[in-house]
Amino acid sequence: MSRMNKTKYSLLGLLSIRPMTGYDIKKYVEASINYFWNESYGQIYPSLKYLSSEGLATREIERQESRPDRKVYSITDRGREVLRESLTETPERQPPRDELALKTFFGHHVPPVISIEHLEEELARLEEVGGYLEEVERRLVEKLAGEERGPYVLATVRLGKYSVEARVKWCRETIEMLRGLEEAEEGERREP
Amino acid sequence: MSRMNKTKYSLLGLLSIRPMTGYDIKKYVEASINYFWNESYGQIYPSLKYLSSEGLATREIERQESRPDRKVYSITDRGREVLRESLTETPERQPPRDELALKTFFGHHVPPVISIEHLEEELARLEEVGGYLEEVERRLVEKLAGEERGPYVLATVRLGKYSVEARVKWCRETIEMLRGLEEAEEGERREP
DNA sequence: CGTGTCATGTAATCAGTTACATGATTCA
DNA sequence: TGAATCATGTAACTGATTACATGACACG
Repeated sequence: MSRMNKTKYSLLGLLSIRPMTGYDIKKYVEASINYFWNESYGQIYPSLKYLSSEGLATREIERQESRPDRKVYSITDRGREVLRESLTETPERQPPRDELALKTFFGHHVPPVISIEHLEEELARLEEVGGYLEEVERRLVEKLAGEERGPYVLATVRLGKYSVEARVKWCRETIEMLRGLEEAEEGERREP
Repeated sequence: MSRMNKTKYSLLGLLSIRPMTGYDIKKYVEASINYFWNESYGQIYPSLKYLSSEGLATREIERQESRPDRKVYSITDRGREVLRESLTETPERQPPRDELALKTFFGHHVPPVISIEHLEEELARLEEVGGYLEEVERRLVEKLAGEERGPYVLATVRLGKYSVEARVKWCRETIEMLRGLEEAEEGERREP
């Protein structure tokens, strides 16, 4: 297993918060950083195995009856070192692939109402993300008061908020614009 | 070749603008929609072959001396139909993987200056994108006046602008914040 | 004389998701 | 009784990038 680019570092980061099992990690990601990061089990479990084989994490097995043993991974000093190194390297951009934008770009091939529907679905999704962000923030402000990771974590929450705001603004505005087009088209149909 | 999900539809969309070769498509993407979409040759050429084999595009070969023949693809009526169908389907989100956000999130493991550097590089990149967006807009406003695709294309440009603005704001603000942390740390070192 | 543009394509590799396999326990 | 939670993991697949192969011509 020599693959694994970003996952490796993200897992080291997550284990730097506290020792976790693969299952814990997945939950943590979903509860806290899902608005800018994601990991799947198919990625997590092999990567954890790799980390412990390389001495970047240790594994402790907690016996359990009637359910699989918990395999708790902890970051090692060497792991922390590798994490710091990786944090120093310039982050790479993932190549953009925004399907909503693409479908909007080619929206003139279908009636405006189609694009409006996509935008309204996006708006609903963004509201959810907004709520999730609020919750994350509330939970973390208390928890991180005084901790040195506090400002960093709250910064990313702000990034989430700004991104959501920008997109919400765009969706609203574009829906407006498309409604205008729709009316114009109807007008043409009535009196051509 | 049965793979190809989004690429297929994006190519149909691009061919709906005008007949193009694989090379043209790549250039077009880079010049016009690169801020929200990308395609690589390794994806384009096999996909074009697939589209013509399925009757969604036709291919005409333009003989050329001293360089490979141009293979110009045009969308067919069936292709337009498939495109319209695909535009009707709800767009999917690509799972988020924002490395800059991740490195900011774990930034407390390294001196603030490291995160500041990442943010400043991002700021430089965003400025470039901003300039590119301006240029795209200027070029398109003239070209699309009166065309029905005009409003749709300009809408996506606006999305680009808003996204860039939001991120710029965040970068600036976060750099500020980190400079504050830096000073505080220096202060502690002087008088502990 | 070297870099960029035009122009095609394939093979190797990779990062990552999804589906599958297993199974007890708790809660509505 | 059926869904959700806890808990591990692998195999198959897929979407996509990158490197490689080829080569003439124009421009500075």
